[in-house]
Amino acid sequence: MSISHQERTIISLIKSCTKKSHLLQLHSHLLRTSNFYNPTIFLSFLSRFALPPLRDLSYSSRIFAEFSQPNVSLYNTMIRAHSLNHESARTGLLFYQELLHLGILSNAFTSTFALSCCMKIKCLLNGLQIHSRILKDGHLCDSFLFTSLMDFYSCLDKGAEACKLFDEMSHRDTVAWNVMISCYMRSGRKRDVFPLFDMMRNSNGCQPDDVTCLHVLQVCASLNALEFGTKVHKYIVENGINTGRNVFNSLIAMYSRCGCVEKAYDVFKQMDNKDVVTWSAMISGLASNGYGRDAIEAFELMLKEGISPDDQTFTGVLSACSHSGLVNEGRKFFNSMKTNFGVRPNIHHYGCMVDLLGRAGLLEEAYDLINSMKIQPDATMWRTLLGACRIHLHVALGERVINNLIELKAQEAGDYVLLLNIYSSLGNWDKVIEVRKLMKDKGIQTTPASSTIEWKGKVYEFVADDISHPRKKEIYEMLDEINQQLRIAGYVSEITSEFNNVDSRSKQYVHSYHSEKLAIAFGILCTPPGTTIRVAKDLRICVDCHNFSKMVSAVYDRKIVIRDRNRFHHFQGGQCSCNNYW
DNA sequence: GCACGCCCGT
Repeated sequence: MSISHQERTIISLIKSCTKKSHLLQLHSHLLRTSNFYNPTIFLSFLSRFALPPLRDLSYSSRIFAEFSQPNVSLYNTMIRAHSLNHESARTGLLFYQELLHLGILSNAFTSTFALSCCMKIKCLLNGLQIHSRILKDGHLCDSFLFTSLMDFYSCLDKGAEACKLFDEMSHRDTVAWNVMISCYMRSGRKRDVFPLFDMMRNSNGCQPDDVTCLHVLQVCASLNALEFGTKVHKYIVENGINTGRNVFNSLIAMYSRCGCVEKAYDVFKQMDNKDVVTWSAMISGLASNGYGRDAIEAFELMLKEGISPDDQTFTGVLSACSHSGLVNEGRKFFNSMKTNFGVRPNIHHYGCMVDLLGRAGLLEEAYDLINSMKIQPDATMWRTLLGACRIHLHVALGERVINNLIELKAQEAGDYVLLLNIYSSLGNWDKVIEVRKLMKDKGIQTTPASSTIEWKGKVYEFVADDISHPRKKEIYEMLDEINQQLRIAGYVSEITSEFNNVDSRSKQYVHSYHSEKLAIAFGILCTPPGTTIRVAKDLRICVDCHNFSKMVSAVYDRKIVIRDRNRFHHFQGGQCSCNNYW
């Protein structure tokens, strides 16, 4: 059905309105000239008001209710409008149910928007109903809807369902692969993402796009998979995946997270359209790799370029100060961020400050800062302070902090271990026994730490005392040999103050088989002298493994880079880049 | 050429 010239003129007028007031003026004009309730014009008007940038849900709901002959297009617009955020998604589903109730025929768009509502409010049941209706109406041939459905299942932790749909798909497009990848990431199957990327490249019909690369780079960063990340970088360059800045921003983050800040800087340097995200990524990268001064310099350069910092920029800047022990600078930035840049401190900013002050030994100041916050402190914040209590062996505050964690019902084994370590460092064995008994009584399990190492583009994961690896015999033999060599070189296992596995009867035994040692042994096994071994650990490295790594780097002539959480330890020739263990 | 869609950067 074609539309008249007059209708077209009015619609282009509606589209040209960039302000609500203009639209409202137009509204009264259209009412006066009896054009408003023309279905074509009404739809155009409603969608202008229901969707960003002028989105006004209550206003659009009101005029929608005034319209006497709602059709599927108008309902779609209303469902779509309400699917955009969590608060309104339930209302979106009400519109969907109303449409079904009125017997109006839905289309693929309707289901896509309704599914999007279900994802926002995590409602599996409604989604299942929509799925069966999609099948009944024969709408599953719509590829957008198909991938929405996959994403819906993935979002609701039904990864198996998403996989099933993917397997059934006759023509997988790029988005379907992307949804599958994000599904793996969500469900903790990060290591399976790499083969998926390779399969996608070898598939016919579609190739990885910018979104694929964003996903895969995120996985590389998280798994410390430099080799695969470099491969993705090559793919990006060779295939011209540079539609926006996003991919390059992610490359900066990936290289930084893999401990290659030089590579990150190479990418950064060659970008001629750096935005606030680019700068923030670079600043954070420099910060986490221990280049605090350079991070601050980058921040100042960014200001000179006329880019306004945002909250994430300050997270980077403050973490730079905390990683490099720049207490005064940190205080200065923290105090100026709101007044000079209009960025209100959030929980991450406070967290950086607590870390900064805590590491500097200003424990009371850190504690006061937490208590002065307008926002509720979370478990991470208390844990940061507890870590500082461990460094400075501050028993009294450590006990207070543990109580705060218990109040939050967030206490974990690691927290008690930190407290335990404070007591044992001070030789307070009665307290050590007491805490261990407490942990036993409460049934608190230590979560096994894991270390990952990449070899030939594949990521291997080890946990303490791991026996699951196919080459375990070789690895354990190598570890024994290393221990022997290190003993000859004068290494003594330090077991007095640090132990992560409190259930162990034999500390010495557990030390020998910490996950990072297994990963390093595997690395020595696989690589020739002169190469770099990169290990990522989810918990903090212990002082014994730190010494061990130092020695191995000298005796076996390897560079060893260990990332524990978000800090890097670079070992070379028997030295570590960080001056002390902490 | 009447609106509307899936995956997404620090």
